[in-house]
Amino acid sequence: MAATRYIKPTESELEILQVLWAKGLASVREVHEELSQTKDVGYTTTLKLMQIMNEKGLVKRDESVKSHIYQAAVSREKTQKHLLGKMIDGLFGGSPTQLILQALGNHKASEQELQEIQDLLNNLKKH
Amino acid sequence: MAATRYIKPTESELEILQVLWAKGLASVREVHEELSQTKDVGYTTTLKLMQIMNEKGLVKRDESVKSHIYQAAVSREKTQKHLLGKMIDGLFGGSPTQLILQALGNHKASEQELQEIQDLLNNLKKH
DNA sequence: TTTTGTTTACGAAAACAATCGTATATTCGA
DNA sequence: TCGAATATACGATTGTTTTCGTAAACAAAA
Repeated sequence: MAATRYIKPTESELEILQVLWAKGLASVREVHEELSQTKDVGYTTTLKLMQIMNEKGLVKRDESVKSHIYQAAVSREKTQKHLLGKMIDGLFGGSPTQLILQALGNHKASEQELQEIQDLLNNLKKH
Repeated sequence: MAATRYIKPTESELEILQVLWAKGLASVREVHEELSQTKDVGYTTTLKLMQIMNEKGLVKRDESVKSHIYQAAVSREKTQKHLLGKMIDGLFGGSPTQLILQALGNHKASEQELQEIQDLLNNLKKH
């Protein structure tokens, strides 16, 4: 049984996944409303994209109701992991540390966030 | 005076930039040799790509010598910063911490690397 | 039931990315 | 000098992503 191979979402597909990850379930209309906030794009464009994503297996939909209800079929975590790995290899010479240093250096983090990172760090150091 | 707007390198262009960042100066031939290690692609493809990158301003070249010598015209750091920011916004809900936790969690880091991260963390905490 | 609005399906154009073939120029030995 | 090897330029093809127009199906209101 072949493991369903990873499908890399395109940039537009990622935007749609974002919305679905946040909402859980959503119609094309809802997703489109959300995207319209930040992007100027037609309704049928969003629809078509979501149909394609359905074919690719990036989303699932419930067709039993009129006005199909969509949800993400790939998890946020898996997707993050894949794309992060790709970026580490492609842009940070394979060194996650470089990426972390860059991310830490360029963005302000709150006390609490720093603590979270510290906790994880302590945990890793125990070995 | 308009700030020269950021141009996002495509995936293939990024591969070429990687080589140029590592080598500093290089001819098409040299870049192509390097790419051939991991990728099956024709010489003229690499050439064409580098010509396009020159037009876009991603690389510069010295045409005074035959066998033009190229170098990156965008810095590794700036590029990392841009693409990292894009990924944080697009995939980690705007939270660099989430990205860091994910990166730390998924990849093994050496003692020394952990220490580097710790150092930076200490530094940030001082404020 | 007709009209009006909303939905899905679908084809095709437009935009972008990647690839390569071929022509032409240049360099360097034989 | 001539030919082989190597360079650049450039058009054209191919593939992928994004976009949208239009038609058909459906639902709800008039």
